[in-house]
Amino acid sequence: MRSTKETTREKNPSPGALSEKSRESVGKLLTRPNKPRSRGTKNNDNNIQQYDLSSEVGNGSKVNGIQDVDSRVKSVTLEAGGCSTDAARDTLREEKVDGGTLQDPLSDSREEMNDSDWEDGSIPNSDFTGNQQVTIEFDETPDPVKRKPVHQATAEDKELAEIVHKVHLLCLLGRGRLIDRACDDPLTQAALLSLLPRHLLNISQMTKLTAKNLHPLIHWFQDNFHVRSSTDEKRSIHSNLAFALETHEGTSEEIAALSVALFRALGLITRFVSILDVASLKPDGDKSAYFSQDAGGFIFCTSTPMVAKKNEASSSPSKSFSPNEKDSACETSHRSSCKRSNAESKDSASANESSNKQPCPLVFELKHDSSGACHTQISQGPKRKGDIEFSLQMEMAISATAAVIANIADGKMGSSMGNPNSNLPNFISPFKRMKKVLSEGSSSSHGISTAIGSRRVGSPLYWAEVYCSGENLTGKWVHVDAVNAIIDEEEKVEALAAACKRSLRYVVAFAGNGAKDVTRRYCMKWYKIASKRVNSIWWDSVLAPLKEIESRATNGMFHLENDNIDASFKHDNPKHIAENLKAENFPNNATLLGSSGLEVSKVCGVKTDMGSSLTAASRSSLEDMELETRALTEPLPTNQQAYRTHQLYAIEKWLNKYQILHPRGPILGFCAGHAVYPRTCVQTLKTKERWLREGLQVKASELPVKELKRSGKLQKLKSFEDDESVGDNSEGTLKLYGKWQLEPLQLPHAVNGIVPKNERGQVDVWSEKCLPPGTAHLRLPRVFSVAKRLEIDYAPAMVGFEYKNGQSYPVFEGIVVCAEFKDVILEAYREEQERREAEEKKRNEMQAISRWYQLLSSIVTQQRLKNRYGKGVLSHTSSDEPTVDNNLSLKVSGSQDDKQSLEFRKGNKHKNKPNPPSRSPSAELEEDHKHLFLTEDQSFDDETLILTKRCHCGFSVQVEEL
DNA sequence: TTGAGTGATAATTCTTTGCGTAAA
DNA sequence: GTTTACGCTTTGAATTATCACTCA
Repeated sequence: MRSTKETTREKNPSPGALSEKSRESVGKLLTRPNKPRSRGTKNNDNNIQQYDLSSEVGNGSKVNGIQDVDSRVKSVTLEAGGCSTDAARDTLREEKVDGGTLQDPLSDSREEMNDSDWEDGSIPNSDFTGNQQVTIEFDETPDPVKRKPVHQATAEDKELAEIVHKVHLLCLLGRGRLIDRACDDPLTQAALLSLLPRHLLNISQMTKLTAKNLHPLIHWFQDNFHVRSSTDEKRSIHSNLAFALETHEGTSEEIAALSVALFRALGLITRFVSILDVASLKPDGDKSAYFSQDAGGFIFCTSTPMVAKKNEASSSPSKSFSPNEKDSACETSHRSSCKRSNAESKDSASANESSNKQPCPLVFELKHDSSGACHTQISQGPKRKGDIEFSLQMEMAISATAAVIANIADGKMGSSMGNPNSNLPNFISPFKRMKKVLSEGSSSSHGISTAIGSRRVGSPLYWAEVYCSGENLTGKWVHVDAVNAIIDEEEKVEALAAACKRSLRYVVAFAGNGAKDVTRRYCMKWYKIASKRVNSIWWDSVLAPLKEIESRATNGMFHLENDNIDASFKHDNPKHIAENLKAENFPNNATLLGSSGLEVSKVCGVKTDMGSSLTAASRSSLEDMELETRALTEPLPTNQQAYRTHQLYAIEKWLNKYQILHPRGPILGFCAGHAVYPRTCVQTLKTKERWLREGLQVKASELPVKELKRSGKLQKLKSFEDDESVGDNSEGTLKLYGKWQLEPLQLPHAVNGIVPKNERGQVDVWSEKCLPPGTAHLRLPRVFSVAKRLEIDYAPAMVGFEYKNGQSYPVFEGIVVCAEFKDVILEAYREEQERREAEEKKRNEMQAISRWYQLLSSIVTQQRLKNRYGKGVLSHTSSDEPTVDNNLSLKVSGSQDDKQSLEFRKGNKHKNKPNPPSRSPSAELEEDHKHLFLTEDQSFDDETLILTKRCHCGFSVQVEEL
């Protein structure tokens, strides 16, 4: 609480007022607003809050500490609410008297206390006693418009959000692939074909398919299949598709999938396309969309779904986790009312049924009655501002769309004659309908955009892409939204999604179990979504294998002539199955498609390979080119802010201080009077020193293109240095140069084995380019000692800086020497290293021997003690010892020094004689036994020069002969 | 409704060239 | 006595990014 002034004032000081706990609690309470960092705190709270801690409260500490705190919390709340101090005190008194009334607030407060982290607080006045009044005065006057407390996301929040985003993306990718695979189901395809009227089967015979040819098919499909909210039953995708096929109703996802299956059954090269409506990349990024109503404390009861429940309320792919989610506007409303009341939830079932036939909120006009039923549902229960607003807007939208329908019926909307759909008098795409509705009037348009948009429903989420070889010269992927009966209107998808407040961040096309990002095709304003997408390197790496599969699959999906059809394939093809199902003759000369391109290739074998791969490469690369072209020819944004981080364009206004336009042109256009330049004209400037690090130096004749004023701190430092030295204070500016003013770094050569050094006697090795010619950088520890020993000139290599204690210290790594000495030094270093290692090894061995000796000595001592003092015990336990007693073999090896030291410890002064057996374990076992090392029992190893002496008791000693 | 402008805050960038002490 | 390795102690100003809010 930076902008607040805390004062504590004594009031009625009486002994034994507040307990220690109370004091702490008040301190905590005072410090608590600091806990969540909030912006605009100064406007957040009331101007003056008084904490009146009455004697009753003080006495209350006898009950328990928590009650005290709770009471004070309540007191604060009351004060904040404008109640008088006395009133608050009265309330507190009542609470104290009536234990029952205290219970509820208590439990709430207690929960709150448990959930929050309390900080230790301190009360400035050390004489703080119970009957005191704590007054917090805020400097600022109360703001009539309260600023919302804003919690700025921390780095941790952002990281978490990114992880969630990525995981969600992967899940949705998986979901898309599942749906795509389900679309290849021969049985589903066959069933769809069996339903198709004969005249529509001709489409499969067209060699040059165009988007126009698809209209009758889409029309038939839309007439026969409707979107509805799914049941709560959780079934597999295949079962859901089968059910949708049977009932001719399904979720938008299922209907879109069926359309894809139908197209594939007809032999059309088709992809299943989905908007991956993932959780936001930024923390609370979806808040604006989901927390549209400022519900305050009722935020968890709001009818607007929250992020975590996102998939419940929208028809987004996120519902993929539970495919049976409901996705119509009415359903959403119903669901929201369900949240408010369980009873309502049961009642609304019927309303849900009635609203089941809502294909899309954009075609509400067709289902006016059911919408009304839905609205009735909404109107029930405790209404809040958002619900009422939604209801009103829905009503307006419905009435407006009904008017449009009436107009259509009356033939007033004859404009459809001029559009590509003119051959379909009854066909009006929902987008057009919406456009018409929007043009009807401000009220109705507002109703549509806000009511539907705020609920994020009606957005196109799934559609198909059909490859039309007759489009353009090279063929084209045509957008076909069978759910909303929209064909070849890819440029409108973004607007349609935006109208439903759904951002078009990822659009992915699935085919043959692969996937390809086709967002560029549908997104006209890339700059708006670029920052909302995950790191492109990660995304590309995820998609790379899928893209390859998809490419192979769609390239494999080509028309097969009759004579190519293998008999075995014929058995599997959906048409064949359809023949059985339909009992009608299917045109034999129609083209076919297998369950996937890959499978077709497999089945059809060699015949298809050559031609398809050629087509494939070109088709895939052509599409890549198309998407790339779109990326490079994005229209100029109309708002200035977009140019700050735009990948293609820039305006001078938004360049940072280290950037400049060079060359200044060409001017691509203007935005609010500012010239727009290509981003490629933006050059980064650096100081001479910085360029030096990259192995570049400024040309002799070049002047700085920009001069920046040095920062205050640096300037102060600089001026201090200048005063001490030369007194030249000309370095008040930072001189910046562009890349075009540079040339490769030319450092002085190493001459006569002397390394050219800087003024500090070292070489700054930012990179290999910074090394003076004729020198080499040896990044080895302690290599300088070698160079020093060999008396070779060298310079410490400074490779960077590290920060410690607020200061920067240079980091050195190895040395820089003349190249001709490199090998000599390395050789010497290697020898030095070997010597060092040998010493290390020797030291380790010595240590090991010493420890072994200590161990054996301790065992021997233990054994001797046992023999002497615990014979009874020994007789019982001696069987445990034989491995130690009889098999011990002390090997003495190593250098003479080692041996000497060992022997010294053993107390043996005779180097060439074996150890006296008195300390050996077996000797200790048999007190009277003396080891006898007979010559015939000795063995000598010529290689190791070790003589092994053995006693008949089993004891042996190895001795190195000198 | 959209976008420019502004203010507040968090995050990031930039700065830049030991010293004392203990162990070897 | 000399050399070498290691830890000290958590900078701070400037800039940029982001967000919320107001206003046109």
